[in-house]
Amino acid sequence: MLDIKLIRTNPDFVKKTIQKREMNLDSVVDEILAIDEKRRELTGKVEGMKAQQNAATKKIPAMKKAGEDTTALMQEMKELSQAIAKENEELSQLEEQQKTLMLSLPNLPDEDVKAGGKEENEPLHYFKEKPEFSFTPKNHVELCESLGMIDYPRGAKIGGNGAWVYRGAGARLEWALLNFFIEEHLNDGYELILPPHMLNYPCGYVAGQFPKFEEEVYWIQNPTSADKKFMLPTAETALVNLHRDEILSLEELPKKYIAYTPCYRREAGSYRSEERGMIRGHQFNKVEMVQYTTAEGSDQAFQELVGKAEALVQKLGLHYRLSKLAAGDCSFSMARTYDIEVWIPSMGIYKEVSSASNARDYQARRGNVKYRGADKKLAFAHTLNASGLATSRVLPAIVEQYQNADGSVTVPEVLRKYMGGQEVIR
RNA sequence: GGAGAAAUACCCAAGUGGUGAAGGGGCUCCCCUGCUAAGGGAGUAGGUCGGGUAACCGGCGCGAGGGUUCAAAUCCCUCUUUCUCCGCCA
Repeated sequence: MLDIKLIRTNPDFVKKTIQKREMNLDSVVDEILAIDEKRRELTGKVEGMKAQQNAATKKIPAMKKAGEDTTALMQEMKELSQAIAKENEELSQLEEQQKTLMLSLPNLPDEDVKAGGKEENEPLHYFKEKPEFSFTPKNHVELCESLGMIDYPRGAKIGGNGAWVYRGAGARLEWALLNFFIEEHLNDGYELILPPHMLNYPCGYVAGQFPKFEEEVYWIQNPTSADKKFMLPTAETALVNLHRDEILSLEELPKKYIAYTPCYRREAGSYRSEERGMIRGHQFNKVEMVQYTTAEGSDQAFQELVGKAEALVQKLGLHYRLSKLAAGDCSFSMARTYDIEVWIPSMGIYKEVSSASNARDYQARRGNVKYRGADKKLAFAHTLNASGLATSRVLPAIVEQYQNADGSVTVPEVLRKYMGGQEVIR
């Protein structure tokens, strides 16, 4: 959610900044301003009537005590009460309209974030070189099947399209990755959170996924109950709601959390044939990092998160690139996003394994997360998140980049201690 | 799943329709005393929205949302959460 005061005082800035996302929401901004003006005018009117009502409410008992007749005043107040109810209805309609429109505005990209879509994404640097093979390399689907690491047919049988089964060395490698990530984060002083996977509606609302992307998550509802939950599409959704409606003290910031959860996504209509295997599925494992910071602290926190995600890929020895996303490719709630994209040899492209973003106060406004600053004034916290990491693309990258001529796969050294010392999967 | 109870401030807690939501603890400040203490006094309902350059004025606020009423913490309805008992259960 954006600050209505910013929209009021500088609507052109808001319009122009949103245009960097290749969206034109000028008419929405104008509509918000028009409604806001009407809303404020009506608010003044209604509050004046209520003040009058409150005065009479104090007067009536005093009059009764003095034995005076209150019939006329009560009649007058009845009419006032009805008038208030009428105006109030219009007022709440205006408020509702304004809120809906406000929610449809995405976060404002930072000043240094380039305008435009995906094609304007800018690689900042690369780590290592593309691996060269003296033999014809296999793709990760072939390798995972021949090494008994992933069972695709049985995954589809029991879980449907977009599901797979990790088994044997594949399951161990997956688990080793998650353990490696968690241990690295714990060493950096992050607190491990294991959140519920089924969340209530406000979580999606605060994270910025709802109302716009309600179709992209899985909803859970029992036939006998009105209670409705959704499966979290990322642990970020849980973590940025942890402190919803709270006032944090300055001393406890920054708060640094990690969470391991599977991520459940419908990914409706976005399936492409080249994305078979584990590149895009309905469920994948991820360790997520989230920080709550002060307004002044969020840039530094962002650098820290990017650095931490990069360090993981580096320790795994994978060739990757770091890209700064253009405004149009940043998610709805985010002011800036850097992606770590790992090289998948068989696809000949880089695939995202981590997305590090700074939401600034956009999510905190939605979730009402504040802190008391050094000046004793309340301010909205900043929230940041970064994957650290999503395994579903790391594992294919490892399998492909570490494959040997005989069809075996070397286990990256940092993972061996989580796999009973195993060096090669064959 | 069934039955019952509860939700008021940082904490405990009173308040069953009427003018400023008691009281205590804690915290902040002051006085007295004079040193691990004790006593006295004052302050302490957060926050948000609207108006105003500001001091300030006003609206909302007793878990959330509706309703009844001139007037709701208080009465009614729905929901959420917590607790107790019963049932089921990895």
